[in-house]
Amino acid sequence: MADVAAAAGVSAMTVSRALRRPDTVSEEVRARVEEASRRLGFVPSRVASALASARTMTVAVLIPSLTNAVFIDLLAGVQETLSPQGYQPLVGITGYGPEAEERVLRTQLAHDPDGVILTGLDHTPGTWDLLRSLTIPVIHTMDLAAEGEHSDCPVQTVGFSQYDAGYAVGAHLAARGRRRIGLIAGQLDPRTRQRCDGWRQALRDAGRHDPALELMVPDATSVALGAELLERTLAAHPDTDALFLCNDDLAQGALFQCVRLGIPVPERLAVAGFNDLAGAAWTVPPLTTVATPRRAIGVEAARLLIAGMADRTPKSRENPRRVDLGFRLMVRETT
Amino acid sequence: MADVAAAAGVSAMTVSRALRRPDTVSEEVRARVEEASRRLGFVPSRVASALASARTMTVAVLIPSLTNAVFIDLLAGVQETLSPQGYQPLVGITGYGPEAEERVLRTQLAHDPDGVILTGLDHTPGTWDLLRSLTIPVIHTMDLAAEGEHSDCPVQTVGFSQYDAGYAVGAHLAARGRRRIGLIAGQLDPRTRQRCDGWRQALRDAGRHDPALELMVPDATSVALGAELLERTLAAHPDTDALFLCNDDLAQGALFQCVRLGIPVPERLAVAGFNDLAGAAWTVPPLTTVATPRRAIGVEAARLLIAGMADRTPKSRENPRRVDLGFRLMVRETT
DNA sequence: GCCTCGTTTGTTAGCGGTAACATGCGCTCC
DNA sequence: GGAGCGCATGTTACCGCTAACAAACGAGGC
Repeated sequence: MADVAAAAGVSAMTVSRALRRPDTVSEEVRARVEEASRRLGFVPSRVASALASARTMTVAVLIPSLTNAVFIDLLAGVQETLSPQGYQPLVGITGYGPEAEERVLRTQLAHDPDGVILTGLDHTPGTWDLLRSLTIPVIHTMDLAAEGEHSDCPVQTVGFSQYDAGYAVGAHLAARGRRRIGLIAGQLDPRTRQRCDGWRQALRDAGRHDPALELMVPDATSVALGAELLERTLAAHPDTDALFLCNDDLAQGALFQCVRLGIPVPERLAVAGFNDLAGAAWTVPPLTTVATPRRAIGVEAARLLIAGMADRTPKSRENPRRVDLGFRLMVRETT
Repeated sequence: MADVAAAAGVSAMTVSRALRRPDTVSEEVRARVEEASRRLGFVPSRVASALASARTMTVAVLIPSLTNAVFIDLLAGVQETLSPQGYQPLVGITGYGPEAEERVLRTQLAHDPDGVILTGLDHTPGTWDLLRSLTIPVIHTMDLAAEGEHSDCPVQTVGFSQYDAGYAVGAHLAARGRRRIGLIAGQLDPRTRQRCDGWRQALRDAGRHDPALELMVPDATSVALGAELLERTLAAHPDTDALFLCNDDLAQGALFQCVRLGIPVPERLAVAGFNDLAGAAWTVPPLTTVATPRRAIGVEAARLLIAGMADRTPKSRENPRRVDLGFRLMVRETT
């Protein structure tokens, strides 16, 4: 920067100003500095800038996994919103564990991010303490804070009601006249559980809930697992005539397995998934599922964060927002 | 740090040493510093550390897209290898464009990463200039540098031969006795083109190449596109009896469409994909495809990078490595 | 003509660590 | 008994930039 300053015949401070806030210097100086800067190939060090200005222009983004398309879409929304504003996402992977999340968050915080985006609301007490002590904005995604919940620590959430979405699927299957409606769930994180809770309540409201038809396993979900659990369910309860699989991977696996076993879908068995992943509309038959606004959640979370990072007075803390982006039941041919 | 130093009765420098390289201080001092550090909740600022030591402990990772599972797997491999070593990946998205890549690389470099991982070898001259001027290690992935290529700028590559992989598919289809073998490709990045080149050569070697059966479109690939392009191909050339789709998304779409149209696979039409994505083994019938070591490439690239970042003498520059991790043709039932 | 004010540029003093060198101390060894 | 050495710790001077304040200058008001 000193070299550029000398070349442009100004002080280092003026170079800094000319490049960061061109409107604060005279047009002539700005031009000279830009020319010199370009000629010398000057790239200001963000590290030094961060140390001096206490703004790193980075944002910690914690997601459970890279192999689940849901969080990738979330990340993509965050990324595409932050990047144009000059913010660099710092991606951290928590592996669905609150303890790991706390560890990852701590290492991320050492990088002094200007904001934090988290997945879900299921944090350790240590994480809550940490968040409470932060002076930077924090957004929780993919879920909504219940009214009054976390009153000790105001939270901003951007997401949708997993419970309501699960309820919608249950109600839909019941409305289709199905009587033996089963559930298959894996990867039992809090959001999956809420979906199952919603589904269960819908069936209770319809007077058709049978706990025996619930198959919940802790394993990571996959197409293969969906195929396997379908077989287990049908072996144990051959009269099952509808199934909610808590995500599309499982649903696709189940669907493939139905084709293999010669089980007509939806005639003999209705199948519903969750998330509306890329291929869901193209399976044979096309899969009924719930479209979730994952990318939009990422975009909105990043927007709110940018707003919060812009004004240094953290008023957002007193005025926690709760942005419900909803969901859509995509009724296709499997039900 | 000054507070911790005072609390532990030592100098700031000793605190720094006690926390970063515990073996360089006495056992007793180390214990005192750790206790004080924990009690005060001290988290060393990586930003300040970076400025003083000229090591940011970050790595720029540039991939074309977040919505293609191939690069997510690559990223996952990189992430899981870098994280335990204390390195933080800085993810940049290039959107498959060399110009965008150069822009993204420039902004990433402002963060002073200690290393760079790039996708492919298709860079702008400006990017090559930039890379040549860097003193940090750089790894190119997903492709292999040809012998003698880029002799002006030694490159380290970790990947596999896209050409050979394409050749293997072509040879396989020919060996199955197919005579009218078509090609469907989208997202025409250099790696896709190489696969197509390999496939084409295989068919020429078998004496069965017909350029009319090649359908190459620039659009981003998707399941929907695969279905659409299958119809177009069959409409134009109803006698097609085998198809290579340049990735699994397209192949799955084509496969679904075959089921819909009542075209028996593989009896009437053989279908081969590329990448062996998660669901490929579970489609009906299971998809023949090429398993590519994407995650392993990420892991190996990160390993090489860590080695290069560890010794400050950039000897690796003189001794460029070319790590071929190969591929596997997964022959399943669609061929 | 002098004072005030706004605009542009410069000066100073850090931001929070760490590299490099200096110091002090206990030991071994001749 | 003193030179010489190795280890543990301290001191100094930055790393490259920017906040905050100071200064210089021209324009307008009375």
